[in-house]
Amino acid sequence: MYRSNTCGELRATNVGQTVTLAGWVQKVRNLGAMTFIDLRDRYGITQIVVEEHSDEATKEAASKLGRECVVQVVGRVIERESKNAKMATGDIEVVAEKINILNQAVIPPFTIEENSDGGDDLRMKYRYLDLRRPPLQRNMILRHKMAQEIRRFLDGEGFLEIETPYLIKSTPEGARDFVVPSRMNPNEFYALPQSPQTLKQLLMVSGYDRYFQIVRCFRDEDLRADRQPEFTQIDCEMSFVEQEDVLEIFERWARYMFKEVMNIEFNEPFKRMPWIEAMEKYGSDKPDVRFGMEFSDITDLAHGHDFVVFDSASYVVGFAAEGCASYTRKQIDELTEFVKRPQVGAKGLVWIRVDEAGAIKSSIDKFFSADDLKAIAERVGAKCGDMVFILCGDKFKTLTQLCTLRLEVAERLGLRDPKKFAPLWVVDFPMFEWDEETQRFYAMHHPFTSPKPEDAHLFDTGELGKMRANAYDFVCNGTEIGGGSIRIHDAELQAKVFNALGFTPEAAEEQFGFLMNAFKYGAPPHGGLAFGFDRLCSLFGGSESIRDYIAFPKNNAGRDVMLDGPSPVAQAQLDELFLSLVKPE
RNA sequence: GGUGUGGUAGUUCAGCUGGUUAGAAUACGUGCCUGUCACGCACGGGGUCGCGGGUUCGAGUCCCGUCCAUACCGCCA
Repeated sequence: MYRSNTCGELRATNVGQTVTLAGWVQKVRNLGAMTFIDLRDRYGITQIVVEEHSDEATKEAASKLGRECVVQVVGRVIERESKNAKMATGDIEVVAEKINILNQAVIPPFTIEENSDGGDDLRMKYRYLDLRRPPLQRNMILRHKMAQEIRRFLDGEGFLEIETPYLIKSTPEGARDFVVPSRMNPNEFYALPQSPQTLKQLLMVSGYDRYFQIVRCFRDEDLRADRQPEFTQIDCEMSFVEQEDVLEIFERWARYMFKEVMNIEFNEPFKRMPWIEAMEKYGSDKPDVRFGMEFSDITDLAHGHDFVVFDSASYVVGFAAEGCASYTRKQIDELTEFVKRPQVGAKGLVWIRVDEAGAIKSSIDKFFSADDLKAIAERVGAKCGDMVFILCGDKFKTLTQLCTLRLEVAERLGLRDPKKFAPLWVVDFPMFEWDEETQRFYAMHHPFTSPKPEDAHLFDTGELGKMRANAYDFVCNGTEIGGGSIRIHDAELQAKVFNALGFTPEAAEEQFGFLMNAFKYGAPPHGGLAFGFDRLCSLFGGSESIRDYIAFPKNNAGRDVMLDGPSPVAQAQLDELFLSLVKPE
């Protein structure tokens, strides 16, 4: 038996017991005649004490201990002379009677403590050491608990967890696929799934009317703090449902998760917001509604004042930054520079200050009378003490730019509180999105998404840009956590969508024939959604980066710096796969 | 593919307008210390200043290139 107890569980009630502990040496404090050892495992830290009258073998062993060596300690639990209220085990310590060094350790490259002194790169390279640290362990535990609760809830609702394959077929729509060469089928490739979308729809055809899977998905695109090339989805699909059924059950699920994991309850139903409203009020399809500062269209008030910047813009929009009237010239200049950065792309920033007394001052005083400015301030809902910020230009570009500014202002005002949660359903997404570069429509969600029946006539008029879909996103605190749609189960409608997307019937058959064919054998009406599990973890855990919730994540360049992958393979492996390499440019 | 930021001791960082032998903290090593828990005290070892080139009497510092990391834009049906 290596241990009788963990390093986190001994309390005053255990005083007098002889115990065996095993763990890693976090720190040794040698005071001369006596030595204190902090022994750590994933349950906590227990202080071991070696006293002057301890036997020589024990003292000898204690003198050899370095950080992170693995030891087993036999000893008696005693009450501490000086207690440590900061430690869970701070009332007791273990007087060592025997110290057995199970494994020595070289000096770690960074300290394995609550707050490490190591940088990101180094901690990634030694991820197995970083994972010893309590913050990472808490994250892994949170992820585990969430996975258990997801299964508990969905199981309770009659969902079946069914695994789908990882080696599937590549489809060019959407994100880039990771491809895997097939040895037994020379010159052919599997693709790793970007999501099990088509497979779960086939399961609906098979009659498994409530399916879910906590499943790894793969996309060969550039990374971000909240994007990894492999990531985990909570993938769900249901048959004989309408949008309302899906939203109802998964709103209940979300409430369950918030309650069980975070002990947070929401009294009101989650807000529902049509996509166009989200865009016009917040400039984003994933608005952060923890705070207000909603946008107002002031195009009509802005035009006709000989201010050429406004007059030449098709859209003028602003919002009232709460309590920002006291902003100095310097602060305004900073925000102006902020929106002018290439990542944001605005040409400039117009402001109207409404001071505490209600007096108005603006960067466009030359062109607008006090009454004109007051009308704008009123339109955007500015109160005394607020600052109105205005951008103009192409409608959706400008809204997106103003969204970035709104979030920046909120950040500065401390309104993006990670302890506060504002869940939201964004509904009525557009069906299609026009792409200037390729001069064609793309499916905003995916090509199996059904249009709203009342918009279906737009296929005939050709106004595809106006068509809305039975698609919905679950958004919380400005992050898209999940999304889904009611799918098409009718071959004729599906053909219309493929046609709208520029697929010839032959191309549609080639890529999605297996699905279309299956649908001929009795496809039930169905729909579903998928949540980003990593993002949900980081939302609950209060971190910006999903990497903190993935045991072995990839770095910014998609590399595993711990394993040093990807890497070249042996010529023999290439030969077996009938592959030859060309030098990259 | 693009923009910003960063790269100096094992680690986290400082190093000004270019100017002696490149510093601090921490970690590490040795010694002392009976109540520490960020233990303390003393001493010590530790550097290809990412890499390559240039300007200069002289470069950690300025310039060019490059590599790496990171945040974002493009991209992510």
